[in-house]
Amino acid sequence: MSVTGHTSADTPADQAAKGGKSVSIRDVAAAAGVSYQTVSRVINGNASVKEATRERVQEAIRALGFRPNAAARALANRDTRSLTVVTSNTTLYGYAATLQGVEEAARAAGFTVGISVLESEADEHVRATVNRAADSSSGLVVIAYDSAGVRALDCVPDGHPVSAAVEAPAGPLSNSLPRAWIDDAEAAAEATRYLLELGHPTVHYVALPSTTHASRRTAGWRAALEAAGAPVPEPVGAGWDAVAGYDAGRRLAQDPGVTAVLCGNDDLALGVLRAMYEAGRPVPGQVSVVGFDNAPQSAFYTPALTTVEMDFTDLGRACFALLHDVLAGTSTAAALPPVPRPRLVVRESADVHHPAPTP
Amino acid sequence: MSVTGHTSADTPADQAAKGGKSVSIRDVAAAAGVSYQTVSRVINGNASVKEATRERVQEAIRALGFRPNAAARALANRDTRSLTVVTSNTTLYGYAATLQGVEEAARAAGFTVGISVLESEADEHVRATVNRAADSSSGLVVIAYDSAGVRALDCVPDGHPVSAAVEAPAGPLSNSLPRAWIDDAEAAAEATRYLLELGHPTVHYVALPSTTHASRRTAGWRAALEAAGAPVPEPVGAGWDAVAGYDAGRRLAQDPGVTAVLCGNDDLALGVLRAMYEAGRPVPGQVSVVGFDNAPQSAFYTPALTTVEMDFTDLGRACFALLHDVLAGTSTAAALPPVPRPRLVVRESADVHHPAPTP
DNA sequence: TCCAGAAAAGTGACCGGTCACAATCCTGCC
DNA sequence: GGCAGGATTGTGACCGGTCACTTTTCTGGA
Repeated sequence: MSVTGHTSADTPADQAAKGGKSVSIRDVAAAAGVSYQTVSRVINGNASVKEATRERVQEAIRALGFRPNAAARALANRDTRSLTVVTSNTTLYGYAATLQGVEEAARAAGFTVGISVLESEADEHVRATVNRAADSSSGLVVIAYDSAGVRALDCVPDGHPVSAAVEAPAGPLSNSLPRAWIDDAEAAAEATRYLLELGHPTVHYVALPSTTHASRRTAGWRAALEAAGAPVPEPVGAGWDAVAGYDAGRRLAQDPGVTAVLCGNDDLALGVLRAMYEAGRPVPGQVSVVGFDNAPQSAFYTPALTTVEMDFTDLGRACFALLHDVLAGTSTAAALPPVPRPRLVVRESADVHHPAPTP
Repeated sequence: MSVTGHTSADTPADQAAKGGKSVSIRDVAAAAGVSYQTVSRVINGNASVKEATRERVQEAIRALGFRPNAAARALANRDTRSLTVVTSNTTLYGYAATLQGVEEAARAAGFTVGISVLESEADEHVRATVNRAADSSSGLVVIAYDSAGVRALDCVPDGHPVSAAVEAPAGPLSNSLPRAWIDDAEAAAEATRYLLELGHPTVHYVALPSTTHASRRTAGWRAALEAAGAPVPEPVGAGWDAVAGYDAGRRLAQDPGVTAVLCGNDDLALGVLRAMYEAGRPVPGQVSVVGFDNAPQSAFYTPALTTVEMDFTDLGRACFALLHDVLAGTSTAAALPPVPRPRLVVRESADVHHPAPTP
């Protein structure tokens, strides 16, 4: 890794640019021969200003390189038009996509977006992070797919504007903050039924660390199994990434009764795929695997992953809309945005059940 | 996707919390029976305040639930202690990891970090995005791996504090802004030599859309080939994701002379892997593939991907350090941070060359 | 030509902190 | 007891915008 910096020759210029007094509306006003209030009117484009005056002011603005000071504006307005997203690991697909959605919607609405990542779920750390985030923006969007996020939600100062992306509607949330989630129970059930219809006696589940003990996904899987009268195996607890999936997969691979596996996300599924491969249990020949999320890579795995498509980006947009409502004071439970249901996308990793060869 | 909001019963409380005047240091001062300046001293912990007084003030702060107003502070200080990261698609591993690094370092230094994503490289859009980012924070970190980013770098208002993560030191950057990059030329060369030593007559290259026409990666690959006296095939232009890799891979698969492929990143490599698989050209049996970046998933592909490990997080940290120096006015080219060189991690996707069976 | 009323432009105060400097309170020592 | 000098604390102005309200300038109709 390499680095270049300014040459020392640049420094004076920098100093000038930094230390040199920045131009304010008063400076512009003087240059244009009007009052500062008129300049304010021009840059906000709202009040009535004579065309000739407006042009004169705009000319001055251009000449002086004036840029309105956001802090001053925020102070006077008592509003920053900014939000910060509180999240853990943005390197995971679901998180990154949600963030992307929030950012997109926020930017469109003229909001500035900050990001604040939770590095652990240690109480003090979470509290400090949330407090700083709350102070530096007018609203919070918490991505609470994991327990660090849920804890963060609990730390939000009372009454502070916030919305959250959560795993499931019911949960350990002490308060009834506005929140959005993707109802994937039905999709999980659909995936499970799909596997069952392929002839598998039952479907094993590699679960994400749940924040709720009542994950919609898990519930859908269980319900489908029960409805079909199939045995309900204990879900295999795992983490978030391929490493965790691999570990779970190795355990599952040892049980010859395992022929179908539903995974909490695509990374987990990738790990399972690999573990099965190493254990000499071909997918989908001997074991079928279905993922969750439809990450961009999963169509290219070998076998291509059958998975459930989730629109995290849209979820992010919804979270912004929710926060925006709170900020505007128009927050109501009544206004439900469109509900894009997740759907199963069938590829190669799941196939009809082939009874294990009896040796 | 589902959404809940506040019940209407909550609304009054909200209004109160929002409309109700927020407590200022003057309020705290009155409650504690001291002057506002003393309160300021207490919350900044710097000046000399008698212990008894400090406690009285802190008690008042707690009682009133005082939280310092960031905007006011920024206005008075002429400094926000905030930066915003300008980047495109944060869903890609390299970008997300870099962002994570910047955020981590920034948070540690008490900086607030914003994010602003470039949705296209349309000039007007880029300019608007950069300007807004520049106005809302005291410094910019531009991730300029792609042309949208490079363009953004060119739009940064003159003299505005900025640092950048770039693809290569030399480039179309018109100005000499402080920037950091991972010197992967040697790593690319190492990977190429590795493939050559495996007996492959040459190594094909699936390139990232380069911002510079002089990507270090490409240069390293070419140099290694030339040094070995191997033919230098035309790099296959591609995009950033697995889809692009897949397209490139299909073209490559048709040429029986292709036995070794180096890819600009792991997603590209995944696409190539898949294309080769579909074309009936087993990897690594018939074709060897090496990726770049060592994304967390690549160890779990089948075959596990041999790739070059890049420490993007550290690069992000370096970018922050650079910006921090600029902000502090201590920016010099002299201060080079430690240089963690990328290294080749050998897994399964590359193997000794097996001459094509002569049919 | 004059005046009402709308349009345009200006004034003062304030948002919630910080700085520079002044004022007051101690303490030890002559 | 009085005083120098450091430790504490208070005062006024200001950062760069915005709001509410006042003043000045236009406009058209009587």
